[in-house]
Amino acid sequence: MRRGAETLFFGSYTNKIDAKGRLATPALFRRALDLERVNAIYCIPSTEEPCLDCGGVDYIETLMASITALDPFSKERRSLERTVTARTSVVSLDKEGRINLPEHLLGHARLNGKALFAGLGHSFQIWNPDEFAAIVPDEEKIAGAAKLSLRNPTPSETAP
Amino acid sequence: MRRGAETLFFGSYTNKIDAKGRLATPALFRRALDLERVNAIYCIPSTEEPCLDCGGVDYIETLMASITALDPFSKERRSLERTVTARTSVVSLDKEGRINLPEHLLGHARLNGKALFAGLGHSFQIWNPDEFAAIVPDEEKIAGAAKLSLRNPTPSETAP
DNA sequence: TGGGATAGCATGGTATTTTATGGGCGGTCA
DNA sequence: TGACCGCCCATAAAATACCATGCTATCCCA
Repeated sequence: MRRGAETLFFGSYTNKIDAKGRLATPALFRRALDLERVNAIYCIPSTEEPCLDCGGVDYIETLMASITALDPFSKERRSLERTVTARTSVVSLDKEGRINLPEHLLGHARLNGKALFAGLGHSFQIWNPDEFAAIVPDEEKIAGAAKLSLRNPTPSETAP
Repeated sequence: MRRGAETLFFGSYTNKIDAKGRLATPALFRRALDLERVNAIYCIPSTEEPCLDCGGVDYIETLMASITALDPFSKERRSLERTVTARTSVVSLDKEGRINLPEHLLGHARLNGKALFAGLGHSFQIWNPDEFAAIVPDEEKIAGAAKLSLRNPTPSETAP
Protein backbone atom coordinates (compact mmCIF):
# COMPACT_ATOMS: atom_id res chain seq x y z
CA MET A 1 0.00 0.00 0.00
CA ARG A 2 1.18 3.51 -0.78
CA ARG A 3 2.04 5.55 2.29
CA GLY A 4 3.57 8.83 3.36
CA ALA A 5 2.49 12.43 3.40
CA GLU A 6 2.56 12.78 -0.38
CA THR A 7 -0.47 10.51 -0.64
CA LEU A 8 -2.53 12.48 1.86
CA PHE A 9 -5.16 15.12 1.20
CA PHE A 10 -4.22 18.56 2.47
CA GLY A 11 -5.81 21.95 2.09
CA SER A 12 -9.13 23.28 0.83
CA TYR A 13 -10.10 24.15 -2.69
CA THR A 14 -13.29 25.60 -4.08
CA ASN A 15 -14.18 24.73 -7.66
CA LYS A 16 -17.06 25.48 -9.91
CA ILE A 17 -19.73 23.03 -11.02
CA ASP A 18 -20.29 23.79 -14.70
CA ALA A 19 -23.48 23.73 -16.74
CA LYS A 20 -23.03 20.04 -17.48
CA GLY A 21 -22.61 19.21 -13.81
CA ARG A 22 -18.88 18.62 -14.02
CA LEU A 23 -16.61 19.39 -11.10
CA ALA A 24 -12.83 19.55 -11.35
CA THR A 25 -10.94 17.63 -8.68
CA PRO A 26 -8.07 19.72 -7.28
CA ALA A 27 -4.80 18.76 -8.95
CA LEU A 28 -3.13 18.02 -5.64
CA PHE A 29 -5.90 15.60 -4.69
CA ARG A 30 -5.61 13.82 -8.02
CA ARG A 31 -1.99 13.10 -7.21
CA ALA A 32 -2.88 11.77 -3.78
CA LEU A 33 -5.47 9.44 -5.32
CA ASP A 34 -4.15 6.23 -6.80
CA LEU A 35 -5.78 6.84 -10.17
CA GLU A 36 -3.44 4.43 -11.96
CA ARG A 37 -5.06 1.66 -10.02
CA VAL A 38 -8.66 2.84 -10.17
CA ASN A 39 -9.67 5.97 -12.06
CA ALA A 40 -12.44 6.87 -9.65
CA ILE A 41 -13.42 8.58 -6.43
CA TYR A 42 -15.61 6.82 -3.86
CA CYS A 43 -18.26 9.08 -2.36
CA ILE A 44 -20.35 8.35 0.69
CA PRO A 45 -23.02 10.75 1.92
CA SER A 46 -22.15 11.57 5.51
CA THR A 47 -24.75 10.38 8.00
CA GLU A 48 -24.20 13.33 10.30
CA GLU A 49 -23.59 16.25 8.04
CA PRO A 50 -24.60 17.69 4.68
CA CYS A 51 -21.39 16.65 2.99
CA LEU A 52 -19.77 13.76 1.16
CA ASP A 53 -16.98 11.60 2.54
CA CYS A 54 -14.64 10.78 -0.30
CA GLY A 55 -11.42 9.03 -1.08
CA GLY A 56 -9.65 6.75 -3.51
CA VAL A 57 -9.30 2.99 -3.61
CA ASP A 58 -7.06 2.96 -0.56
CA TYR A 59 -9.70 4.76 1.44
CA ILE A 60 -12.58 2.47 0.52
CA GLU A 61 -10.48 -0.65 0.97
CA THR A 62 -9.49 0.37 4.45
CA LEU A 63 -13.11 1.11 5.26
CA MET A 64 -14.32 -2.20 3.84
CA ALA A 65 -11.64 -4.08 5.72
CA SER A 66 -12.86 -2.67 9.01
CA ILE A 67 -16.43 -3.70 8.20
CA THR A 68 -15.59 -7.22 7.04
CA ALA A 69 -13.58 -7.68 10.18
CA LEU A 70 -16.91 -7.75 12.04
CA ASP A 71 -18.93 -10.88 12.66
CA PRO A 72 -20.68 -11.67 9.31
CA PHE A 73 -24.09 -12.08 10.90
CA SER A 74 -24.00 -9.33 13.46
CA LYS A 75 -26.59 -6.58 13.42
CA GLU A 76 -23.84 -3.99 13.33
CA ARG A 77 -22.23 -5.37 10.24
CA ARG A 78 -25.50 -5.55 8.36
CA SER A 79 -26.43 -1.98 9.12
CA LEU A 80 -22.98 -0.76 8.31
CA GLU A 81 -23.13 -2.56 5.01
CA ARG A 82 -26.49 -1.03 4.30
CA THR A 83 -25.66 2.52 5.31
CA VAL A 84 -22.11 2.63 4.01
CA THR A 85 -21.57 0.06 1.29
CA ALA A 86 -24.96 0.46 -0.32
CA ARG A 87 -24.78 4.23 -0.37
CA THR A 88 -21.29 4.50 -1.77
CA SER A 89 -21.09 5.93 -5.26
CA VAL A 90 -18.15 5.28 -7.52
CA VAL A 91 -17.64 8.34 -9.69
CA SER A 92 -15.03 8.20 -12.41
CA LEU A 93 -12.86 11.03 -13.61
CA ASP A 94 -12.66 12.29 -17.17
CA LYS A 95 -9.36 13.07 -18.89
CA GLU A 96 -9.23 16.50 -17.28
CA GLY A 97 -9.83 15.10 -13.81
CA ARG A 98 -13.46 16.13 -13.49
CA ILE A 99 -16.21 14.17 -11.83
CA ASN A 100 -19.94 14.15 -12.37
CA LEU A 101 -21.83 13.75 -9.12
CA PRO A 102 -25.18 11.91 -9.29
CA GLU A 103 -28.32 13.77 -8.31
CA HIS A 104 -28.77 12.30 -4.82
CA LEU A 105 -25.22 13.25 -3.82
CA LEU A 106 -25.68 16.82 -5.04
CA GLY A 107 -28.85 16.96 -2.99
CA HIS A 108 -27.34 15.51 0.14
CA ALA A 109 -24.48 17.99 0.16
CA ARG A 110 -26.80 20.81 -0.97
CA LEU A 111 -24.50 21.70 -3.82
CA ASN A 112 -25.50 24.16 -6.46
CA GLY A 113 -22.87 26.21 -8.25
CA LYS A 114 -19.69 25.58 -6.31
CA ALA A 115 -18.12 22.82 -4.28
CA LEU A 116 -15.44 22.89 -1.63
CA PHE A 117 -12.94 20.06 -1.27
CA ALA A 118 -11.61 19.82 2.28
CA GLY A 119 -8.56 17.59 2.77
CA LEU A 120 -8.74 15.37 5.87
CA GLY A 121 -5.56 13.36 5.40
CA HIS A 122 -6.56 9.88 4.28
CA SER A 123 -9.86 11.13 2.92
CA PHE A 124 -11.52 14.35 1.95
CA GLN A 125 -14.97 15.87 2.07
CA ILE A 126 -17.03 17.79 -0.43
CA TRP A 127 -19.11 20.63 0.95
CA ASN A 128 -21.27 23.49 -0.14
CA PRO A 129 -18.78 26.32 0.57
CA ASP A 130 -21.35 28.33 2.53
CA GLU A 131 -22.36 25.39 4.72
CA PHE A 132 -18.72 24.69 5.44
CA ALA A 133 -18.01 28.28 6.40
CA ALA A 134 -20.95 28.14 8.78
CA ILE A 135 -19.55 25.25 10.83
CA VAL A 136 -16.02 26.65 11.06
CA PRO A 137 -16.44 28.66 14.29
CA ASP A 138 -17.77 25.62 16.17
CA GLU A 139 -15.05 23.43 14.72
CA GLU A 140 -12.40 25.83 15.92
CA LYS A 141 -13.73 25.69 19.44
CA ILE A 142 -13.72 21.90 19.53
CA ALA A 143 -10.32 21.68 17.89
CA GLY A 144 -8.87 24.22 20.27
CA ALA A 145 -9.87 22.07 23.22
CA ALA A 146 -8.73 18.86 21.55
CA LYS A 147 -5.32 20.29 20.80
CA LEU A 148 -4.61 20.76 24.46
CA SER A 149 -5.09 17.06 25.05
CA LEU A 150 -2.77 16.05 22.23
CA ARG A 151 0.52 15.01 23.56
CA ASN A 152 3.34 16.90 22.02
CA PRO A 153 4.91 14.17 19.95
CA THR A 154 8.62 14.06 19.26
CA PRO A 155 10.03 12.45 16.12
CA SER A 156 11.77 9.78 18.12
CA GLU A 157 8.48 8.51 19.46
CA THR A 158 7.14 7.75 15.99
CA ALA A 159 10.38 6.53 14.46
CA PRO A 160 10.58 2.85 13.60
CA MET B 1 13.74 8.77 10.09
CA ARG B 2 16.36 11.46 9.83
CA ARG B 3 17.45 12.87 13.17
CA GLY B 4 20.02 15.05 14.81
CA ALA B 5 20.74 18.74 14.99
CA GLU B 6 21.50 19.07 11.26
CA THR B 7 17.82 18.47 10.61
CA LEU B 8 16.68 21.17 12.99
CA PHE B 9 15.67 24.74 12.18
CA PHE B 10 17.85 27.34 13.90
CA GLY B 11 18.05 31.09 13.63
CA SER B 12 15.97 33.84 12.05
CA TYR B 13 16.15 35.11 8.49
CA THR B 14 14.30 37.87 6.74
CA ASN B 15 13.81 37.54 2.99
CA LYS B 16 12.04 39.55 0.37
CA ILE B 17 8.80 38.59 -1.35
CA ASP B 18 9.28 39.52 -4.99
CA ALA B 19 6.77 40.90 -7.48
CA LYS B 20 5.60 37.40 -8.38
CA GLY B 21 5.06 36.50 -4.74
CA ARG B 22 8.12 34.29 -4.51
CA LEU B 23 9.93 33.93 -1.23
CA ALA B 24 13.37 32.35 -0.84
CA THR B 25 13.64 29.75 1.90
CA PRO B 26 16.83 30.28 3.94
CA ALA B 27 19.52 27.92 2.70
CA LEU B 28 20.05 26.46 6.16
CA PHE B 29 16.37 25.59 6.42
CA ARG B 30 16.41 23.91 3.03
CA ARG B 31 19.06 21.55 4.31
CA ALA B 32 17.04 20.74 7.38
CA LEU B 33 14.01 19.89 5.22
CA ASP B 34 13.94 16.44 3.68
CA LEU B 35 13.46 17.80 0.17
CA GLU B 36 14.67 14.57 -1.43
CA ARG B 37 11.60 12.85 -0.14
CA VAL B 38 9.05 15.61 -0.72
CA ASN B 39 10.02 18.87 -2.36
CA ALA B 40 7.60 20.94 -0.34
CA ILE B 41 6.95 22.86 2.84
CA TYR B 42 3.75 22.30 4.81
CA CYS B 43 2.24 25.55 6.10
CA ILE B 44 -0.52 25.80 8.69
CA PRO B 45 -2.00 29.14 9.69
CA SER B 46 -1.53 29.40 13.45
CA THR B 47 -4.80 29.56 15.35
CA GLU B 48 -3.36 31.83 18.02
CA GLU B 49 -1.06 34.18 16.20
CA PRO B 50 -0.74 35.98 12.86
CA CYS B 51 1.92 33.61 11.59
CA LEU B 52 2.37 30.31 9.77
CA ASP B 53 3.55 27.09 11.36
CA CYS B 54 5.77 25.32 8.87
CA GLY B 55 7.89 22.27 8.45
CA GLY B 56 8.83 19.47 6.08
CA VAL B 57 7.40 15.97 5.64
CA ASP B 58 8.74 14.83 8.99
CA TYR B 59 6.92 17.63 10.72
CA ILE B 60 3.55 16.99 9.08
CA GLU B 61 3.78 13.24 9.46
CA THR B 62 4.42 13.60 13.15
CA LEU B 63 1.46 15.93 13.42
CA MET B 64 -0.79 13.65 11.38
CA ALA B 65 0.27 10.69 13.48
CA SER B 66 -0.99 12.38 16.61
CA ILE B 67 -4.31 13.15 14.94
CA THR B 68 -4.84 9.70 13.43
CA ALA B 69 -4.09 8.20 16.82
CA LEU B 70 -7.50 9.55 17.90
CA ASP B 71 -10.72 7.62 17.49
CA PRO B 72 -11.57 7.86 13.77
CA PHE B 73 -15.14 8.95 14.31
CA SER B 74 -14.72 11.23 17.30
CA LYS B 75 -15.77 14.83 17.15
CA GLU B 76 -12.31 15.93 18.27
CA ARG B 77 -10.57 14.21 15.42
CA ARG B 78 -12.99 15.53 12.85
CA SER B 79 -12.56 19.07 14.10
CA LEU B 80 -8.79 18.79 14.13
CA GLU B 81 -8.84 17.46 10.61
CA ARG B 82 -11.00 20.33 9.47
CA THR B 83 -9.11 23.07 11.23
CA VAL B 84 -5.60 21.71 10.78
CA THR B 85 -5.42 19.29 7.85
CA ALA B 86 -7.91 21.16 5.70
CA ARG B 87 -6.05 24.41 6.26
CA THR B 88 -2.61 23.03 5.62
CA SER B 89 -1.08 24.20 2.37
CA VAL B 90 1.55 22.16 0.63
CA VAL B 91 3.82 24.67 -1.08
CA SER B 92 6.53 23.33 -3.34
CA LEU B 93 9.95 24.83 -3.85
CA ASP B 94 11.37 25.87 -7.19
CA LYS B 95 14.90 24.99 -8.21
CA GLU B 96 16.23 28.02 -6.34
CA GLY B 97 14.43 27.04 -3.15
CA ARG B 98 11.68 29.61 -3.34
CA ILE B 99 8.06 29.11 -2.34
CA ASN B 100 4.90 30.83 -3.47
CA LEU B 101 2.45 31.32 -0.64
CA PRO B 102 -1.26 31.26 -1.51
CA GLU B 103 -3.34 34.34 -0.92
CA HIS B 104 -5.05 33.24 2.29
CA LEU B 105 -1.74 32.45 3.97
CA LEU B 106 -0.28 35.83 3.03
CA GLY B 107 -3.39 37.38 4.54
CA HIS B 108 -3.30 35.36 7.73
CA ALA B 109 0.32 36.23 8.45
CA ARG B 110 -0.22 39.82 7.23
CA LEU B 111 2.73 39.55 4.89
CA ASN B 112 3.43 42.19 2.31
CA GLY B 113 6.98 42.84 1.17
CA LYS B 114 9.12 40.80 3.52
CA ALA B 115 8.89 37.61 5.53
CA LEU B 116 10.77 36.42 8.56
CA PHE B 117 11.63 32.76 9.08
CA ALA B 118 12.00 31.90 12.74
CA GLY B 119 13.52 28.51 13.52
CA LEU B 120 11.78 26.51 16.25
CA GLY B 121 13.81 23.31 16.10
CA HIS B 122 11.56 20.69 14.53
CA SER B 123 9.49 23.34 12.81
CA PHE B 124 9.68 27.00 11.95
CA GLN B 125 7.34 29.93 11.64
CA ILE B 126 6.89 32.61 9.02
CA TRP B 127 6.08 36.09 10.32
CA ASN B 128 5.66 39.62 9.15
CA PRO B 129 9.00 40.99 10.46
CA ASP B 130 7.29 43.94 12.17
CA GLU B 131 4.73 41.79 13.93
CA PHE B 132 7.48 39.49 15.10
CA ALA B 133 9.56 42.36 16.47
CA ALA B 134 6.53 43.51 18.42
CA ILE B 135 6.11 40.26 20.33
CA VAL B 136 9.79 39.72 21.09
CA PRO B 137 9.92 41.70 24.37
CA ASP B 138 7.01 39.71 25.83
CA GLU B 139 8.50 36.45 24.63
CA GLU B 140 11.77 37.21 26.32
CA LYS B 141 10.05 37.76 29.63
CA ILE B 142 8.16 34.47 29.43
CA ALA B 143 11.22 32.57 28.25
CA GLY B 144 13.33 34.04 31.01
CA ALA B 145 10.95 32.64 33.59
CA ALA B 146 10.54 29.30 31.82
CA LYS B 147 14.26 28.68 31.67
CA LEU B 148 14.35 28.36 35.41
CA SER B 149 12.10 25.33 35.23
CA LEU B 150 14.07 23.56 32.48
CA ARG B 151 15.80 20.42 33.51
CA ASN B 152 19.38 20.29 32.49
CA PRO B 153 19.25 17.86 29.56
CA THR B 154 22.00 15.40 28.93
CA PRO B 155 23.26 14.81 25.38
CA SER B 156 22.13 11.18 25.50
CA GLU B 157 18.49 12.23 25.73
CA THR B 158 18.52 13.89 22.31
CA ALA B 159 21.33 12.07 20.56
CA PRO B 160 20.61 9.03 18.39
C1' DT C 1 49.06 38.85 4.28
C1' DG C 2 46.57 40.44 0.53
C1' DG C 3 43.97 40.04 -3.51
C1' DG C 4 41.94 37.53 -7.08
C1' DA C 5 39.33 33.44 -8.08
C1' DT C 6 35.32 30.81 -6.43
C1' DA C 7 31.27 29.07 -4.63
C1' DG C 8 26.87 29.86 -2.48
C1' DC C 9 22.92 32.59 -2.05
C1' DA C 10 19.16 35.93 -2.59
C1' DT C 11 16.89 37.96 -6.24
C1' DG C 12 15.19 39.19 -11.08
C1' DG C 13 13.15 38.15 -15.65
C1' DT C 14 11.43 34.97 -19.34
C1' DA C 15 9.64 30.72 -21.25
C1' DT C 16 6.99 26.51 -20.68
C1' DT C 17 3.61 23.68 -18.61
C1' DT C 18 -0.60 22.85 -15.64
C1' DT C 19 -4.93 23.55 -14.45
C1' DA C 20 -9.59 25.01 -14.16
C1' DT C 21 -13.09 25.86 -17.10
C1' DG C 22 -15.73 26.15 -21.45
C1' DG C 23 -17.76 24.19 -25.48
C1' DG C 24 -18.62 20.72 -29.49
C1' DC C 25 -19.67 16.10 -31.43
C1' DG C 26 -21.26 11.57 -31.75
C1' DG C 27 -23.36 7.73 -29.51
C1' DT C 28 -27.02 5.61 -26.28
C1' DC C 29 -31.02 4.84 -23.98
C1' DA C 30 -35.60 6.02 -22.71
C1' DT D 1 -36.57 13.16 -30.47
C1' DG D 2 -34.26 14.87 -26.79
C1' DA D 3 -31.89 14.53 -22.44
C1' DC D 4 -27.60 12.58 -21.12
C1' DC D 5 -23.18 10.52 -21.24
C1' DG D 6 -18.48 9.82 -22.45
C1' DC D 7 -15.00 11.60 -25.28
C1' DC D 8 -12.18 15.24 -27.72
C1' DC D 9 -10.27 19.81 -28.20
C1' DA D 10 -9.77 25.09 -27.02
C1' DT D 11 -8.26 28.84 -23.95
C1' DA D 12 -6.92 32.02 -20.42
C1' DA D 13 -4.79 32.44 -16.25
C1' DA D 14 -1.92 30.74 -12.96
C1' DA D 15 1.72 27.94 -11.39
C1' DT D 16 6.19 26.18 -12.32
C1' DA D 17 10.63 25.42 -14.54
C1' DC D 18 14.53 27.50 -16.61
C1' DC D 19 18.19 30.87 -17.14
C1' DA D 20 20.70 35.25 -15.71
C1' DT D 21 22.71 38.79 -12.45
C1' DG D 22 24.83 40.83 -8.51
C1' DC D 23 26.43 40.45 -3.97
C1' DT D 24 29.05 38.44 -0.16
C1' DA D 25 31.85 35.56 2.18
C1' DT D 26 35.30 32.15 1.72
C1' DC D 27 39.22 29.98 0.05
C1' DC D 28 43.68 29.60 -1.97
C1' DC D 29 48.03 30.70 -3.48
C1' DA D 30 51.46 33.92 -4.44
